[in-house]
Amino acid sequence: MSAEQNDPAAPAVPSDFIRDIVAQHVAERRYPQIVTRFPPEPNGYIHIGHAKAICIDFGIALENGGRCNLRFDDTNPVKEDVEYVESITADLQWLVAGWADQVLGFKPKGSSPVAQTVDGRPDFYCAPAAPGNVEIEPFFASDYFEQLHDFAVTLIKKGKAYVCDLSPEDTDLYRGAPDKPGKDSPWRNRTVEENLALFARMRAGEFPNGHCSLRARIDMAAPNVWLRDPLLYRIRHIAHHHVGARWCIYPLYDFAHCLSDYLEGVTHSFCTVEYIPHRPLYDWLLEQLDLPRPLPRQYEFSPLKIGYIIVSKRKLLQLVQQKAVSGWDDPRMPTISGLRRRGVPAASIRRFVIGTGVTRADAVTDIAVLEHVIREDLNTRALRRLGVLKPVKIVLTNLAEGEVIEVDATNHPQDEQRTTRKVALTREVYIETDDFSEVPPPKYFRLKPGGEVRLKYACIITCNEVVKDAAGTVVELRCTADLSTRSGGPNADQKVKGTIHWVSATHSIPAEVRIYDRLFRVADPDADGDFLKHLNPHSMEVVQARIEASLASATVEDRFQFERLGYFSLDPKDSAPGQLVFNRTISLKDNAAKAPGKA
RNA sequence: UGCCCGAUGGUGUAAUGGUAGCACGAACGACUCUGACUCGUUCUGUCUAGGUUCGACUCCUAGUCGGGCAGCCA
Repeated sequence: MSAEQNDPAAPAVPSDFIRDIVAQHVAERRYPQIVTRFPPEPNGYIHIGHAKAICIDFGIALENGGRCNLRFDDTNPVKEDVEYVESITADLQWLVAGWADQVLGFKPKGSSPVAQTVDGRPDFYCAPAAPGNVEIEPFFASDYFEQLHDFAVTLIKKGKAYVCDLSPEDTDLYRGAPDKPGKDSPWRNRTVEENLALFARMRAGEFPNGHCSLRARIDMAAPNVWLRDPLLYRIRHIAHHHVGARWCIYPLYDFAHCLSDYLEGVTHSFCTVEYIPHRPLYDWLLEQLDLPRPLPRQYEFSPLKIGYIIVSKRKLLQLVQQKAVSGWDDPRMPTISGLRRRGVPAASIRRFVIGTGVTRADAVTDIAVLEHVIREDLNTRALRRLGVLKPVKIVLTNLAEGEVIEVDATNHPQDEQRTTRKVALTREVYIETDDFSEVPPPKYFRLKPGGEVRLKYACIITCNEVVKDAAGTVVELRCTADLSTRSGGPNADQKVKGTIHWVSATHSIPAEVRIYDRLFRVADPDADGDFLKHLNPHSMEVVQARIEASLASATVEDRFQFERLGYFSLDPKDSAPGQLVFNRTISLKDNAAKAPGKA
């Protein structure tokens, strides 16, 4: 439906087992509207793994005329920070822009769930912002703390929750093991009145951290350990980044998540397979509370795993803290902000993620698939330009000093209009060091002593002389240019084996170019539990390049292909007018890389 | 070892009781003023054993292998 209209690069609406379930719910009109949510914890930056969840959460909302709330799952103030809520919000908006922004749910700034009556029963609901609302913000689980607290009190009154004085260590002991049943807490049978009083004192701050907790009263012998009287609230004397110092008890994930979903009217709560054991608890909590609206349900899919890439916020944080990278947005990072800074289009990320499908099976996607969609997108969009990364000088001996020959260069080979720009050919030009070989291997198509090659868009040149320094390094090649072979000239069709890129020495500009390679040397850096030792020491190479003068006016939004090299864009942080810094988003595919001619 | 989830080419995914398909990848070839793009050809698969059925990737049973779960993290 509307997905394709807004995003020409988007594939057909995908089909998978989750969408089949939703389609059935729609067919039987189980819910008035399909509502999903994307629930990051603001304790790190979102990465390509989150992009999968985003494509599912937003995609399904979009395909069904629903809504997807951005909700921060901020129930643990010790790990969370506003820096992360801001970066996550910005990265998410960038990722869905032009695709699903119309279903992205925000709420009026400062709002919290309001009381309502449904079928004569009391209820609370946190509504999304209306189109007219100017001051809006994402949803926050922390805005539900009051209602969550009341739900906990209800549970206590029903005898479904109790205050437990076991220490954290003893709680562990009493829980038993997966193959051994747990033991009832000695505090499990306190009276409702006692529990109510104790819980009130917890809230009032009468107890230190860890002194006691609120627990669900389920079954300490359950085979599923998450049903062995899981903790609902813990004491944390610490201020919260979003709601301040109002609370010293904070709900845990299992308690907060299902109820937050309910308060927002979420119908389908998608998460990764690691939460499968939590689902009975998700359902149990919801079912204890006599909630009048249809209950949300949790559905699980397997997380995105990609070869050579690590997606674990904890480990990415380690890379940042150890300065293995320059920050969360280092272009080598698999974070959304890193990919963005590297020049990867949001549509490529979405296309990649959607292409990997949705199943519950453990799977590792080949990084070549990601690289393929990036190249595919960039190939259609990127303007062609000439740039030389590792220059070696050529003197065209038959051209006069100061002579400038303007040649036409096409901006895009597949472009219908065939627009062109002027590029200056002068006596001195630079070519890529790799494009000359003094002792060429077989099937080497490029320049060699006595050989000829075409300077793209210009003419064929012949190498007459190789000038070296004392160390034997080639410092200059002296060549002659056959101007009759100029594009458009009488011998323009003359065939040569190779065509190479080049820039004028006098009519080009300098630029720093950062060439990236994979961050890790091995496909599964975490296999032996020590991912840091597999860092690729050559994941970034910085070169001083010469690029054609027209690039002086490049903007951060522009995408370029430096011909024969790859796709490049300006570094949004470090580039400045007159001090250009380009990132190589990705190289061109190199089918000859394994041939003898290339190394 | 208790509970749960899963298994289709090298990789990811489709086929929902009726021709195992698509994409990536790889190989070869065509084209080429990008060794890119594009195009063509080729390559490799239903974990195992039983059962149900006219017919099984699909349903059943058992096994094998892989993954998840025992934070006052999410």
